[in-house]
Amino acid sequence: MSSDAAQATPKYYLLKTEVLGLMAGLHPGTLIPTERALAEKYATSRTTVRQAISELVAEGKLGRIQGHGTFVAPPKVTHVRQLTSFSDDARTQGLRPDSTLLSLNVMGSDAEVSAHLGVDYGKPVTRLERIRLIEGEPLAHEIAWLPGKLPRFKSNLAKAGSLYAVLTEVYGIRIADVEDTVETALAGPDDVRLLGIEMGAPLLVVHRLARDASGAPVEWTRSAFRGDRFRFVSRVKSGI
Amino acid sequence: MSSDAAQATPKYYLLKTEVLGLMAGLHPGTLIPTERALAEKYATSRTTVRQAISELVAEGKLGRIQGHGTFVAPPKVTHVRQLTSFSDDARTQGLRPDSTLLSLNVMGSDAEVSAHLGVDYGKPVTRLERIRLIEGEPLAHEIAWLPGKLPRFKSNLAKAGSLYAVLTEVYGIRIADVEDTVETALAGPDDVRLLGIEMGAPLLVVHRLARDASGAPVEWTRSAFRGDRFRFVSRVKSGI
DNA sequence: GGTCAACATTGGCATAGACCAATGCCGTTG
DNA sequence: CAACGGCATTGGTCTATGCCAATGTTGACC
Repeated sequence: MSSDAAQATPKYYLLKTEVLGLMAGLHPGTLIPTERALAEKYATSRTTVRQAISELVAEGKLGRIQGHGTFVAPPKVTHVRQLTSFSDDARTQGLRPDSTLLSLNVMGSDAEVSAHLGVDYGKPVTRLERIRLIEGEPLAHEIAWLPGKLPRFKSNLAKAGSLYAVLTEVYGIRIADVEDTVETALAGPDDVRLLGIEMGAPLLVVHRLARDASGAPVEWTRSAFRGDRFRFVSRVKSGI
Repeated sequence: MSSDAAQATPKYYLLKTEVLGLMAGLHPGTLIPTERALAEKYATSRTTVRQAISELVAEGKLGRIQGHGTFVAPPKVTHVRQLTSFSDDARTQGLRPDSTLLSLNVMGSDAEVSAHLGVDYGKPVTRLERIRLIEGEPLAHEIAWLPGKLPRFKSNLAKAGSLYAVLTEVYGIRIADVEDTVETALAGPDDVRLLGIEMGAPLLVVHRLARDASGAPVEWTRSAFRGDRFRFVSRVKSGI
């Protein structure tokens, strides 16, 4: 109420957060309050409530049935599939890829990063945040976490450009195993700011965990690609 | 209750089609009429116009700038990437995959299919339309086109289950090269009906072109996966 | 006991209008 | 001429409200 920044975020987005709070701990299938009830509770209109709920439905967090109600959605199914790299092969199409460094620092790992990198909670990890561009247009927001601290990482990265090139050539870290997760999400305020898209735009969110030959995690990355401008094309030679 | 299907399509969806018509032939960047103008022209409210336009924006067909206007968006960028198969590896996770046959017939190829399969326009192609399910839940709508006509295809497919298994084991067609395109889209009436999702829900749309060792197209497929329930996970062992 | 019609409830669609925020134009002003 | 300030235009958010469509329950009726 007091902060002016609150005015920056639309009401329906704040309401989204409120509803997410309501959902915490509820089992899938549990009905949440009706749209009319939420409108009254949060002193807003049903239209605004519907805008908030619609996005949560689009994200797969809620479901709704006309005449019945709105309920907590079951968790996503996971589909396994083989694929390989993610590096800058835009060049093979004659496109000009680039990246902007937003931040690069060493920090204490949070719970999520710890879990993925197999690092103790609070121990140092390197955090690399970049914007990926193609033909000068921002197409993806990427945050990579690496275990520990790499000496002279910033200058080495600036020289080589490619993260994988630096890891291999300078630090002798070879990636032997990669696991990608691809799913859709909707753009929030950060994505809007960094990618120049609009609230609620669909995103392709890719989480990548890379390991070395010993199976030790080397990198964990979260990439958000603009769904409206992006298209993956992949080729492979082999059976089935 | 046979068919009053007339007013089944909502007004904002019809308006979407209208606006798409307006856009035809316009260069990227060209401004379309303002929301207020469209509301008047089509005798509707600005709210309805905004719902239609918002979906077109989410699909990447339009862009808009506050204080300036709404314009035709530039075409999507394409990113090349390597990956492999798409077949039923859900089992590796202990999930139960299944598919429902919606239709299977031989028809004259349309322009789009001709282009991809390298078949003359109007020549016979086999069209296979299925719903993919995991754990009994519909997750994807898939239409596959194969060049020509395959004898006893229906019964062979029923026996084997897997399309690739039939092609290989019965017809001796081996797939040597595959090209996938992944992008986001929003659910339209067909997707809503077949997948039980709601209008405007985000989808992962995959187009696949498979070739044999000689480079001849063997299969062209369009798959629409529910973005709210689906997640790809891929593993691979190898460099970068 | 089973059937069916009526009704209340809930989400789905649409209207009309208000005010805010960003943009761009234009005229005034220094 | 350049810089600034107003102002109209356009999209962004929100309100208040109405009716439709699907669902589920209740209760009369056979």
